[in-house]
Amino acid sequence: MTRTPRHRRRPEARPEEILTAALATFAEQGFAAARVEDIARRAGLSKGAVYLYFPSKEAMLNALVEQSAGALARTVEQHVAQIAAADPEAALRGLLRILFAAVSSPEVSAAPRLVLTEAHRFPELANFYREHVLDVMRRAMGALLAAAVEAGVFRDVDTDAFMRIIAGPGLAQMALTTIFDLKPDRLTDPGDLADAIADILLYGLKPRLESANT
Amino acid sequence: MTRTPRHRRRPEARPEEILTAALATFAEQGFAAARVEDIARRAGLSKGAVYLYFPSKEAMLNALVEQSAGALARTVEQHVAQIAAADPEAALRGLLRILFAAVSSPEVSAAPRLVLTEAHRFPELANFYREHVLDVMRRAMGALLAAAVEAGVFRDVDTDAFMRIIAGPGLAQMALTTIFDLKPDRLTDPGDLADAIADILLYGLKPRLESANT
Amino acid sequence: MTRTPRHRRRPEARPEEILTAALATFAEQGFAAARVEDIARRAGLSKGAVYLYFPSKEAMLNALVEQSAGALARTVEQHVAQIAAADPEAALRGLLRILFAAVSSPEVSAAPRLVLTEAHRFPELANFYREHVLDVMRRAMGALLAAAVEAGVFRDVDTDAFMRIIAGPGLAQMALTTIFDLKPDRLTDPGDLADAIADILLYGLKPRLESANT
Amino acid sequence: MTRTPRHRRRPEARPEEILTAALATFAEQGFAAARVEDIARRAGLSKGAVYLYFPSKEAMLNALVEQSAGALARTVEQHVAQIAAADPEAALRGLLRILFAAVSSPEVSAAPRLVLTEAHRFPELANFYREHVLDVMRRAMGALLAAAVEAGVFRDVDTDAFMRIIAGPGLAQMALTTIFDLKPDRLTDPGDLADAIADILLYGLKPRLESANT
DNA sequence: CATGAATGAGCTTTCATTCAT
DNA sequence: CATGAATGAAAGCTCATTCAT
Repeated sequence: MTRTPRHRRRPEARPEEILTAALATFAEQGFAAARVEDIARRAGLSKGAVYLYFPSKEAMLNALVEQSAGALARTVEQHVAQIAAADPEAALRGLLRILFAAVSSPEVSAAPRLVLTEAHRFPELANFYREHVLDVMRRAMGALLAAAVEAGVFRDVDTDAFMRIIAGPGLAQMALTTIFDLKPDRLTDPGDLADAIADILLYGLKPRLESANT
Repeated sequence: MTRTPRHRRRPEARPEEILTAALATFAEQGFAAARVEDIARRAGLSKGAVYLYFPSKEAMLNALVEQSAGALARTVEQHVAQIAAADPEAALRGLLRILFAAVSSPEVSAAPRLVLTEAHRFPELANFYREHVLDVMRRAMGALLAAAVEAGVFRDVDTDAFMRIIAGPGLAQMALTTIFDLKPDRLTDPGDLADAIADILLYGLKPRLESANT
Repeated sequence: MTRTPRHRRRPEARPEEILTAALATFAEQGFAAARVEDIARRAGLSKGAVYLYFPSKEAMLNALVEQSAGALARTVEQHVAQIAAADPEAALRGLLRILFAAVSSPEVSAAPRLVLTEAHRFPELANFYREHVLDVMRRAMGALLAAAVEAGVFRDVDTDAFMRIIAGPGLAQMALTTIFDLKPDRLTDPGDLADAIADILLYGLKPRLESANT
Repeated sequence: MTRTPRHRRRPEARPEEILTAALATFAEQGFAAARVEDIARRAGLSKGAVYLYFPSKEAMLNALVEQSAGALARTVEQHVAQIAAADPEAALRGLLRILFAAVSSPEVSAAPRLVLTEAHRFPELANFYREHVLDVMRRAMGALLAAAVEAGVFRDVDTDAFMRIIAGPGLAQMALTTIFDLKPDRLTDPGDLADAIADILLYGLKPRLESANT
């Protein structure tokens, strides 16, 4: 069952299979260097068959991103919607854990990485991603901050600074891990790393006189 | 006669001119999609002339990175060496300002962006960059943190978390600016944005009872 | 519809067709000057199609030689094995006739000529040919001479001199015919020329007192 | 003095030096694969300087052949003219020795080999060589045979067969030595090999009843 | 005379895309 | 639907030839 059978059981699933193969290939080789034949082979198809489902290599890239784009953004959105108001601090910790978990999973992070790598050359891709992912996340983070400030739990910091300081560490982790194969010394578990960062974010680097250190 | 003459008087600057053109072209098109002829024309040369100076397209990429790699890392290194011990807080603020300034200058950030984009397919490039840039920066940041902790100015946080939370926002800013053309709403000046982030980093999101900033 | 269709029905003969075209093209232009596109067109294909069957131009050269190499050598080998012992004189005459027939047929001699022309730059080709053709022929000629000497029919001459005086006239004929378009005045039939040479070889230039031939 | 000095002593000798370098390079690489720059370097000149003396690469080939062509043919011609009438047998032996000596000297045989290799693609070259070398040799050999027959020393064999059986062994020796690096087992000295072949030629392979063996 | 940087045509090879089967 | 042979437009790279110095 794990072995790709000669006659696939669900021919309707073909497009998805192709996109999965395309994502893997693009992630490995980059869009320009990826060969359609490799994608086809990985999907268990002939080169020509791919063109029955997608009119061009670029169409695969678009479909790919459109398909995988929403997932992470929606998770973040829901997470924030659920607990931001009740417990902003927990929401922030959870958000960071979600981001680090995503970033540490090659499958989940493949599509975002691809967008980061290729969007510059495909403006429509950039637009799509900005609209369907970045804006969603921005709204979610903005809502989290607003709720927290409203509740007096967070200081009233700049929204853009807030977003960058939340999303940035995950990006750094992704780059270091994926591209340079550099893993953290001690906090090898993504969750732990996310917690350590959340702690710095919440309490700051400078020691507090009162008490609180995680 | 102002028109580019057919044969220029042997400017020893040729290799640099070519690398500048190559960086611009690679940054725009990506390495795989960039055409040597485009690089040549941008450098005011014919296709073949480029090969008088570099044996292959990949050699240009390598030379490019080797040339531009050190600059930012050295700046960071010197900055930290100079004031980390005396005033860790100022050192951190300065570090963030340096990173944001670099990231906001397309020329300065072009090479690092290229590495982030292409290093995955060129392991030697990744190795070089890790050794000559990342390791330098890691050491500098590690030294900054150690000095600050030693002086009792910073809490004793995890080094990897510290590095990711320092470098990450710059990465986020770079991605948002370069790829998605998303600028901050209010803090349009990179320095201001760096300051706002430094403030969050130093004092944390949660309000302090003792004094209270912002 | 008689016009070459765009896509032929997969003839498994493609590689052979390509090699035939390659041989003709290499023979005309030399390996270095031959263009893959010319080979392709001669085989009724597009440039790219050739690369579906051979990974490079040099691979065609190798395949070509490996394919055509054995034929002549095997013919010689069998011929000698069959009649050398029984009638060495007839064997020698036959051998010369075989060589001159081969040399006089442009199709048959094309591959050997190619080897003579190109082997110097492709040591592997030279090795292959020496092993699969020259050594076979050397053994056959050596056996012929040994059998004839043993039987008292030939004088005990040096083997290397024997081989060179047997194979040489064919080479001369090939060079004169192929390169300089010089045909014999009288003995225009290769068989007759071979016979005349065999006669000199067997009976020598100096007249014999005993019987006298010619 | 053997070291190429910076300023050459006889600038009038340039063309010859270039042709020497060209011959060596063509012999090694073949005409098509030889690079003008390599020729220039070997002649101790810059690439451009070569074009002060020869208008094109092909012109070098022609000049080369025109220059070196005559030598061997003239030697043969003179040799035959001198002793063919007096002692045809000695003339034949000497002729073979001359041919084998030439063939065994890489410098002397380089030009003829080049012609054999390239003349097919340069009809003018073939014409020149046929006229200035082959025809001269043919005439010389024809004269030798005619004189010998006239004197009753040689049988009246066919001229074309005669020429091929004389010139052929040298060709064979050249091919085996130069291309396939195959040396004779016993008769490693070219003169000895020539003698052995002359012996076969003169007295034939079949033993004579009367006497005479060499 | 001599240099060597520069040109640009031309070559091998690759690969997205098409289409007869 | 699926195949895979075939196409042909590039692209990287080479090198004979030119020409400003």
